[in-house]
Amino acid sequence: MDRRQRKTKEAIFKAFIELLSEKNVSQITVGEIIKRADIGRATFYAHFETKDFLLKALCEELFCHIFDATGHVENNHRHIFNCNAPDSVFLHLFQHLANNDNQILELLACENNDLFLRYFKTELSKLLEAMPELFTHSKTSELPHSFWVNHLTSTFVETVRWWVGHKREQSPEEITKFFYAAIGIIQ
Amino acid sequence: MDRRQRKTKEAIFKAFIELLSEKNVSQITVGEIIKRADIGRATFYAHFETKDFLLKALCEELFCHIFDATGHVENNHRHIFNCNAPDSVFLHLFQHLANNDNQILELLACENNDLFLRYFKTELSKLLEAMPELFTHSKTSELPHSFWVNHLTSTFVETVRWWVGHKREQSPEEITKFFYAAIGIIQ
DNA sequence: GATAATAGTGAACAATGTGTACGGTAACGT
DNA sequence: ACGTTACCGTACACATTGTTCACTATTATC
Repeated sequence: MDRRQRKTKEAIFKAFIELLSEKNVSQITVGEIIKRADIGRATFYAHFETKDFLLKALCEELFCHIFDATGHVENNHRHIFNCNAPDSVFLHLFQHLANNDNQILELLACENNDLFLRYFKTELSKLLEAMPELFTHSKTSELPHSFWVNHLTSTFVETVRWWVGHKREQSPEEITKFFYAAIGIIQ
Repeated sequence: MDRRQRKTKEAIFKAFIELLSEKNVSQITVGEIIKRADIGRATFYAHFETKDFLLKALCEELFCHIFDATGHVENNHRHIFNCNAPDSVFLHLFQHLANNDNQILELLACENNDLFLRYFKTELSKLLEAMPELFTHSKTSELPHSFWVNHLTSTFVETVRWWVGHKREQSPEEITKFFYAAIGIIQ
């Protein structure tokens, strides 16, 4: 990809992330984004059809690489699926978040976190669906499969929300224990 | 209140609710609302400062009366706090929802349900905080109070989301059991 | 039923934001 | 050095917002 394209794309994302931590999505205008990114109006629209598409692209940028199932290693970072200990996916996720790749913590703590947490939940659901060891618990037989998946994912995402909302005072290990306690599985 | 005011307010709410079940909030314009409500532009702004204030008013209309703690009876409907069996608040809430007061089910099932479920969660939190019997479980001692409250409320709200997302095939009694199973309390 | 207060009408408006078009300029990969 | 590609900036048509105002209709109250 052309270096210029990369640069402007990064500038747009950077400006957008900054604005997202300052105000609500609906209050952010394209004019503000291009001013802060210091690019021309036409350039913005050459990259993103609308503001909504930019938001979608940002979400994909943030989550899809975290949950990328291809399994290849980049930047010394193993993808979730490639971890040696599949049982501690949740711990890995918390550690991953604590590293604050892609300034994701800022976004998860900001006013618009709903948006990102929803995206998070969707991606996480796909991941959990493929983990049979999560469905051996006694509860599982009493409850519909999709209910249990939804409960697991939303409990995890809500744990993340609580964690970042409380300044992440717990270590990834501690918060993982909280999560397991909440869903009633003793790790 | 003047009959005219009541009528236009109802017309605005009705039009807004209709539009909400058709498209996203951000895609709804004031022009559409007044066209469907068949009122003048100035009239709309005489009632609501902006579209966001209308949304807020709608949420309050929907939830505050459900969670109203004043305890008085209106329209043959007992408020949550006034129920004889405080242990089954959750069952009462599901029954309340199933009755579809204020067309709330349509809104909880629509594209914008995030919005209403968040509001729901906020109000429910306040209610649960005041119910000491929910904090006697063994889990509670292991976990921070606010974590447990957040877990309870979000599990309930997510159960509602799952329920309405699956066409409410379960009776209020059944779905209440699911909820208790999820949080690990045997009722 | 007459009256004053209140609410709604509809059109017009400035202000702001959106998305597109275009000729000119600068940076890119090869 | 070359053709290609991306960016610039200005301008534009268009939609939406929120306000104003003179006028009309409805209301509660006497």
